[in-house]
Amino acid sequence: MNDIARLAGVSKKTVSRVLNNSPFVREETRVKVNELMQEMGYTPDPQARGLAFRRSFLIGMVFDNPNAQMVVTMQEGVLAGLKGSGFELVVHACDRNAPDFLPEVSAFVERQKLFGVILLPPISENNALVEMLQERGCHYVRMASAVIDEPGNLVASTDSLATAEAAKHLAKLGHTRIGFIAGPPGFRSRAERRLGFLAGLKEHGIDLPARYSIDGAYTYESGIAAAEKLLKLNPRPTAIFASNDEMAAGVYHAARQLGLSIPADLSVVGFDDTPVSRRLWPPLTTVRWPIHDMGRAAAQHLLNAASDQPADDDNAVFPAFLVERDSTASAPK
Amino acid sequence: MNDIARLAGVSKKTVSRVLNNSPFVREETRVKVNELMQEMGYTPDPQARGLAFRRSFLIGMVFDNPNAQMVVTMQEGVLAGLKGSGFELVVHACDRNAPDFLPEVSAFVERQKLFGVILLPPISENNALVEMLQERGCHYVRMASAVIDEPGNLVASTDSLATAEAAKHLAKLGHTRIGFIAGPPGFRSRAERRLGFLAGLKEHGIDLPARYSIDGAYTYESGIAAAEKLLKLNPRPTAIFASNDEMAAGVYHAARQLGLSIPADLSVVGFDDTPVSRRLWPPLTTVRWPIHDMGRAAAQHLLNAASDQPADDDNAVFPAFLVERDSTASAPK
DNA sequence: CTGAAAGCGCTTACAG
DNA sequence: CTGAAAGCGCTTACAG
Repeated sequence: MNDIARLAGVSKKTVSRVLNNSPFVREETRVKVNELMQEMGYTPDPQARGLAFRRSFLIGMVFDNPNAQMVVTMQEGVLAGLKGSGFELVVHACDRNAPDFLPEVSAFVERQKLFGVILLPPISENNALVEMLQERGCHYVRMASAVIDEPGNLVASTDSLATAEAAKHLAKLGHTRIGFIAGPPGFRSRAERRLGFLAGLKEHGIDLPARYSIDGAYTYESGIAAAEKLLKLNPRPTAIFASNDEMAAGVYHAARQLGLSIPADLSVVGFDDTPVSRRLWPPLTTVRWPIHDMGRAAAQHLLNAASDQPADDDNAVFPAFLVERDSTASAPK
Repeated sequence: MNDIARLAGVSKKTVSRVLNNSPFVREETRVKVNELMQEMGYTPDPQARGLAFRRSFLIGMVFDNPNAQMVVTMQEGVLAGLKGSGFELVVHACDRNAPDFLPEVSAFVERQKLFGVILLPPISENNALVEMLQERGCHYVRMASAVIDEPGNLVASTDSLATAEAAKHLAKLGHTRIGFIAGPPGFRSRAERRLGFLAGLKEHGIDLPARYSIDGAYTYESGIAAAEKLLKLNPRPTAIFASNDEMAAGVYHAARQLGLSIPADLSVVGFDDTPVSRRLWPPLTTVRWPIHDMGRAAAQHLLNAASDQPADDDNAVFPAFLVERDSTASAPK
């Protein structure tokens, strides 16, 4: 920086002003300094800037999510959004049920003086965490399945609309006895997906009796267990909606054990459109949500905050939608 | 830090010495300072330390790997190993085929003054990258499928031994016409898995004719394409080894299209033991390697370097091994 | 619009 | 075994 200042014939301070887009620099000076920085391949030291600013140029991604594909795709989306910004992404896996969960994350944020954090579900739904971040003056973006915060602090998919679509898809195929495998309590997406599905059924005058609705845990094994219960019912459901793909894979397993053919005997719908949905046989009808784009949007929210730009309200909600493949067909007569 | 120094009645410098485990501190002073730090909940500012040290307390994870589950599990392993060390993990996805791949990673390392980086395959096999890191004085650990560096810079699985085991497993089941789907050129694991498999077959006097060996790309689609070619051969192979699980899933797809039953008509073996291997039907016989432990070991290598401890030679090679499930059975008569 | 001084929180020589 | 001075590379007041 000293070199740049010397060569440009200005003070260190002026170089700093150019770096920080201060309006108090003559256009001529700005251009000259910028050119010199380009030439010399100069990039400011983020640690030194951070020390002076009393905050770092790091973004944290805090997660405790079982869906690996989701986590990686989200990371890649965020990294794409952060590219060239000078901010870097620090990952922080944690255990939301640990007794020191909150103080642990708090210590992380404070020690690294994070500029902001991106919260993945279900941690993103933890209000105590968000309050802690606000107190620390740490920016944040919550990834969620519904609108649970202001647009500037949120990137959400429309889970309930998508599951309503799924319900209507099944109803149109003539299914009336439909099984539902819910997500686990503690995930907002459990409620969103459930409520949307019920609403979609209702439009077609279809009811979901309590015994046709079983709680799962978003795991393969829980999908098997839930499907076994549902397929034991009399009369048996002709279709099952599983609140994620992993559980839908469990439904496939249970159906196969019982000699049921998909989709002839049983239609199945999942949620997430993870790679497994295309590895299953037949390929799974499921709900897709734009994880990569949402990660990029989260990064953009944070960069807006960093440059004091207003929140981009149009970049907060992303539609999820049904992808029809071969696991759904007309209800058996 | 000033507070601590004042309360302890020593200079800032002495506190610093305690922090850095300098031997030149009286035991009594050390204990007193440590107690005070504990009491006050003091943690040194990594940015300030970094600025003075001319390097940061950040570890980079550089990757361009298609296996999301692997990436996340590796991250979690590294984070577990780094926990409490004061080091944080910065993720850096990149495109190994981009023209500015090397300068881009180089700029990242230099700008952040990374203490070290962890390289995931296939990037870990790039020698030009490693030379660049050495020149920069940046510590590194290569994750690999074979011993390609000194133990202190390496965490490797024993891919070739594991595929030899897989080959012998198939041979013992009576298979003699075996198809092989290789990984793509540019991955060291391609050669390791191939050579090990050939060696295993050889032990049983079995040959792999060229037309029974097809190149894949570690993707589902490439697995389908390769399997279609193999299953068209006359005589048809009674078993197929796919160099990863994704391609094995492709083999399932192709077999099903042809009305072949697994394992009655065709035995299948994969590699990676990703979740998909248990979602397939029947569950896939595959090779497991201890990704989480390997991530933790990589972190440990870097922490050893940070505390000037000698490399832990016994913590560099991790055995991969066959997990027998239901996709392999005796060769059809 | 621009600059000289002081400081962010730590560490490295250099003395003692 | 311990301390006073100078510095890491930047920014924030404060002047002009």
